Amino acid sequence: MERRMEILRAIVEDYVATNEPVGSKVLAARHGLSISPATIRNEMAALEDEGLIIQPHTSAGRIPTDLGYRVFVDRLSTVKPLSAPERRAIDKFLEGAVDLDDVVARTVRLLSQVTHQVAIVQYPSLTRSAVRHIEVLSLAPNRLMLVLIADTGRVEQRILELPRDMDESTLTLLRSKLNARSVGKKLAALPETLKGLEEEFTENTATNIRQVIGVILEMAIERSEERVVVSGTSNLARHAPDFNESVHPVLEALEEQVVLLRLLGEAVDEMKVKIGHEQENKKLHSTSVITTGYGPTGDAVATLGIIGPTRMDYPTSMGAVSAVARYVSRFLQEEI
Amino acid sequence: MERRMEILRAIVEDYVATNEPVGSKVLAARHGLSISPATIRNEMAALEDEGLIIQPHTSAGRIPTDLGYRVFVDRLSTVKPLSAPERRAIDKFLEGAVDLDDVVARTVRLLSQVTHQVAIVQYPSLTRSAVRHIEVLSLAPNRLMLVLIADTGRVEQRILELPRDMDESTLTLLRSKLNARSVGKKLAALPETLKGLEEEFTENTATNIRQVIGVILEMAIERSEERVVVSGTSNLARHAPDFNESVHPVLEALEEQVVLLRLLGEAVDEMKVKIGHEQENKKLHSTSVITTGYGPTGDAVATLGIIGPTRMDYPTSMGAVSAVARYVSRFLQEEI
DNA sequence: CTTGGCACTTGCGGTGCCCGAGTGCCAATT
DNA sequence: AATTGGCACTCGGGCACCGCAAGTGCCAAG
Repeated sequence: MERRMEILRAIVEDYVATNEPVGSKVLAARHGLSISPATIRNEMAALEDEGLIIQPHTSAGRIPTDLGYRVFVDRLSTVKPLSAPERRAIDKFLEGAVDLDDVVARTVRLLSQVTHQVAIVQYPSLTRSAVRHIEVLSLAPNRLMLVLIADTGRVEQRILELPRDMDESTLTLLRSKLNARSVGKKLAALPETLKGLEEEFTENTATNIRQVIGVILEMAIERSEERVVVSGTSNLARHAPDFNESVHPVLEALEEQVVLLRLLGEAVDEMKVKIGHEQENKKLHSTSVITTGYGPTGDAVATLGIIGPTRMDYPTSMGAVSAVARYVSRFLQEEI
Repeated sequence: MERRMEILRAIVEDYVATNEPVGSKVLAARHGLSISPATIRNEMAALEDEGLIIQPHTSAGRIPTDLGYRVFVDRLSTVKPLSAPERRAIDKFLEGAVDLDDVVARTVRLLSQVTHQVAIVQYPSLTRSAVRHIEVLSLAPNRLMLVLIADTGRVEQRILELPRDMDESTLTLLRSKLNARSVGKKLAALPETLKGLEEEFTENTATNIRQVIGVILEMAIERSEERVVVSGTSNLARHAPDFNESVHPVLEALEEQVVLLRLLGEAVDEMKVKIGHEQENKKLHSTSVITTGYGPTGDAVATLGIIGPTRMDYPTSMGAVSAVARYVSRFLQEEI
């Protein structure tokens, strides 16, 4: 049994490296298994019965199935740490980032370059952030600009028309009351936090205030999770032969925010790997996804990861994803 | 001569529609030219001498060269207006946009869907915008957040560490002085506008103020042009056979901000078309680019456009690009 | 100048063939 | 009982060949 798994590992590693179905002979030669091809053939037949490998056609070698990769990832491999120069490169790459947009943009680029795969990075979730400040600017007597700044560095702004004009003093009052109530509170709690605020104003202005509250809640809740950035799609083309048909469906899937968000899933700390058919989305059946959460505070407020062909170097890729997540988390903590 | 051009137009239109080299016979049949195949052959030979068409191989029909497309675009075609339902779709698509990010995101998506090509949209240039408001928030005694809001809707923010603590009253003063000086002024003029501002403060705070000014200028000038959004890359794969080799180099080029910015070029009002080898970038020699400026005020503050295979439907694509630019300009004017 | 006719070129799809890689099974060996 | 060498078998890929169809250029006649 032990030996059989050793053979599976050899098959996966060889196939990932060469992109050719691996036969019993090369397996015996290339890996230091002191065992004859015939024996390997027997074991391979068993592995095929277990559904871990298949032959694409009779006269070819074996390649791992999705299930084979699964076993490999779960039991046969260890996450490979990055090399020292790679780690230094990451540090340097993030170094000059000036704001959250910049951090996210650099991170996604970095991740795709390190892994040579398509990288996906989600902006820190708004609902998991807390309010750092709410600013209210008057553009015209009946036109306000609201700026919501979260402690994760995210900034959302919105313009709204007021039903009635608002004078400067009301504005000042509104601003201070808004901040007094909400700063430091979770955005998810804002509906609760701001409830009844309009009652602290005169009857006349209450409609205006309700309007303002409405827009703030919109900013905080409705659009909150939806920002995702992708980079390195050209890597898809480089691995093109790996995808059953063409890269088209994959590219298509990557353009839908909804798909991406589902792909990243809930932000959790530990690393997750989804292999081929384990994915719900049919367009992605020939791809694998590696994701992990990240966030400045230690617990995950967003997810990042990569997507590539199922035939990928899992140990290295997993190492890269986890390292980048760690670095960007630390960077967010220190800088933004 | 007139007739020869008519034949070129027929070749382009036919080839764009069918993606097959077009021969003299189908040309005589499909288009209402009351002229025999033999005559057409003579004219085609002439067109080939002029470098407007070529035969991929001896026993095949002719296809247009880059130069052929050029002549077609410049002299033989008229921009095709969108259909009424398409126009309505555009309106609807932009309808619910809540802020500039949203407008840009919707626009790029829209453009790629309408044209079935890769769409590229540049954010309104900061240096061509004017200041709407500068906000200064205190996060800690020695930590400020600066928010710069432009009249084109763009919002940039930056956090900075101060060399010394800054008290609340200085902050208020700074805020009002900053806005008094700069609101309504062009961002490009900010270095001039803010010059000597620090002298209006006590010696002690002058270093702080200088720091703040420095960061504002950074926001306004240094990173100012660089935001570009791309959508619809999956359309590349759909047209894959059109690209000489693979889509890889094109995808690669589309990932470099610098390349994209050069592609879009200076924001100018009229529409520009670059065909195949007219492009400097070698990776894009099998593509054509259609761009035009847009902006809320009537004159262009940014550029948008599409990129696709040289074998594209120029009249329709040009119509779509120009229409979308018009619509988004109007939308920006009204809403943001 | 236009047109029909005709000989010529050439890529493409289909066919048949061989070769090599790899297998499964069996009998012999340890 | 597990391992191994041997052997017959399968099958896909590459290659050469062939005929076809499309399309051309040129020429001579209208």
